[in-house]
Amino acid sequence: MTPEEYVEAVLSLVESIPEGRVMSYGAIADALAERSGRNSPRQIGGIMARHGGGVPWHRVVTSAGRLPPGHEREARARLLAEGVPLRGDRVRIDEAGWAPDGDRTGE
DNA sequence: GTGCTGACCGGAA
DNA sequence: CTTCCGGCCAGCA
Repeated sequence: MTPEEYVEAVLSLVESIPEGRVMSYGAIADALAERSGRNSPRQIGGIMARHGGGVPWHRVVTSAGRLPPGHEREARARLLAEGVPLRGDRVRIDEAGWAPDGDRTGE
């Protein structure tokens, strides 16, 4: 799988995230790990930082529900508008967590 | 080749 | 709740 295809796969998956739900960088990396052959949460962050424009990047947060550094204000506003359960500046990923296969991740 | 850094993760203190 | 540490993969000096 070429880097471009990997980027496309990541963006595609991010676009497939339903409104009001969120996915962690690690979850995305893990979901594409089998298809891409590699697995690195850091790489997802790098891709989002470069090609994050054009996709609902605000639905992508850290596994702790933390918003992407430098974009916390943007993300928080958008998530709030979509009805994502927030606890302070953190997303209740246990409630809004989403996966391409099973709806709830922790189940 | 080596070494540092990064929109990360999980565990320990 | 916070901070530190080791591991992870890829890009760049």
